[in-house]
Amino acid sequence: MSPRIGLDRNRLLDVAIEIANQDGIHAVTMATLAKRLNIRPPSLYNHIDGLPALRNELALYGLEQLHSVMVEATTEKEGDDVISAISFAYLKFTRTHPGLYEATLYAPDNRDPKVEQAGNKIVELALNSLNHFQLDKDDAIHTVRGLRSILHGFSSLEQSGGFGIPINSDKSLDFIIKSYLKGIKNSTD
Amino acid sequence: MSPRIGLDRNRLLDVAIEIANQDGIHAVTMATLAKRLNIRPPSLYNHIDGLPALRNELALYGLEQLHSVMVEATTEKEGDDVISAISFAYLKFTRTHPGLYEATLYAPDNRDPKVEQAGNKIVELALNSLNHFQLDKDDAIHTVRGLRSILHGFSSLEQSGGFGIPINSDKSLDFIIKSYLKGIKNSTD
DNA sequence: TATTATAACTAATAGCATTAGTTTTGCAAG
DNA sequence: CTTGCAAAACTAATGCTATTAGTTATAATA
Repeated sequence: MSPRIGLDRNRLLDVAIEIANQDGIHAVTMATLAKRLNIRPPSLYNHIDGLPALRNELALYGLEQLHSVMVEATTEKEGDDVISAISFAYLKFTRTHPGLYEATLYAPDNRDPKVEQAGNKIVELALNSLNHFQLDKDDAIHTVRGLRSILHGFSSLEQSGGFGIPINSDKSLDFIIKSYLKGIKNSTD
Repeated sequence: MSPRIGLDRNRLLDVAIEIANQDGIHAVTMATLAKRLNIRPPSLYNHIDGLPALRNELALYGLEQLHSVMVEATTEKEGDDVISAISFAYLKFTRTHPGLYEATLYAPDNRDPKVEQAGNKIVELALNSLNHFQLDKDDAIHTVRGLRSILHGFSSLEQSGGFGIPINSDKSLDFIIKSYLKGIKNSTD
């Protein structure tokens, strides 16, 4: 085992993430990556099994990072605050790592078990954040689908410039989450 | 003026839409389009100004179609029913025209005035559907951002298979929209 | 110091979008 | 009916992409 492998592979991923965050996931190609690393494109195949595999790695890494920041955000929070906290952690992640977030969306193979599991962990975290609502199973599924829709939809729209008007985005998300949670409480008693 | 131009251009777009809906927007290439039309790729340039222009046309057409079905859905509806109606029209559109919907998302140039205007018409329709809530200006913006997030997020997640479990999607969207609207009413009185 | 695994390289293939330049075709006017 | 012209097809060529095969350099280890 050579210690060079891991180091170079990490560096490769780091640079790929850098490109993604700067210029978008579509700018991550074997050509641009090789150029930034000052090597020839074929040399990349010593470290990664082609472009789809690279994009899969980015998706996986992105999902793990996203989960991580969401978990961190929940510390010392309770009740609805947990939900607000993970929501803003999610939004912050998509803002500070736009390319990595993009990578999680256009995952080349959704049926990759690792990617699927990483996604499931995020869904479970969201589900757990709803515990204090004491929802029955179906309502919990509906509710978490809504929460996921809001977070993903809001982030995507913001990132693609869909919210043209310069009205504070954070206030919007806060308003939306709080309204949604009020409605859930109201719907289910 | 030869009548051939318009006909062929429409056919070209129809076939491109067909490919998009069958195999995804990424499968729409000059090569695959030419093959389906039984012509050589360069011949396409007599009708369309390259692949980015083609994708732009698809985005524009998709947004117009989406707006159209949303408007149709509002007839003979009032109050919250208008919002439910446009929501389900939106969802239905993304299900029956998945590739065209994809095209509206990955629009190559968001700053194209036509695409921007088509998008704005949809936002305005959504805004109008919220009239009976009598929201002040900022709350209306927040609310419509939430509605858009829900619709886009929900559709995207459903389309990418994000809702793994076989629990009725329509019920989920109904639950989410109704809860959200209840919360809005509750938030703003 | 010699071996060997590792990771770089060059060369080549195939597919893509696109441009330039040429030929075909079909409608419309004489 | 034919002739001319515009439209739309074509071939050929360019340069980009990912990828594979085969070769050389290198650096850690034995």
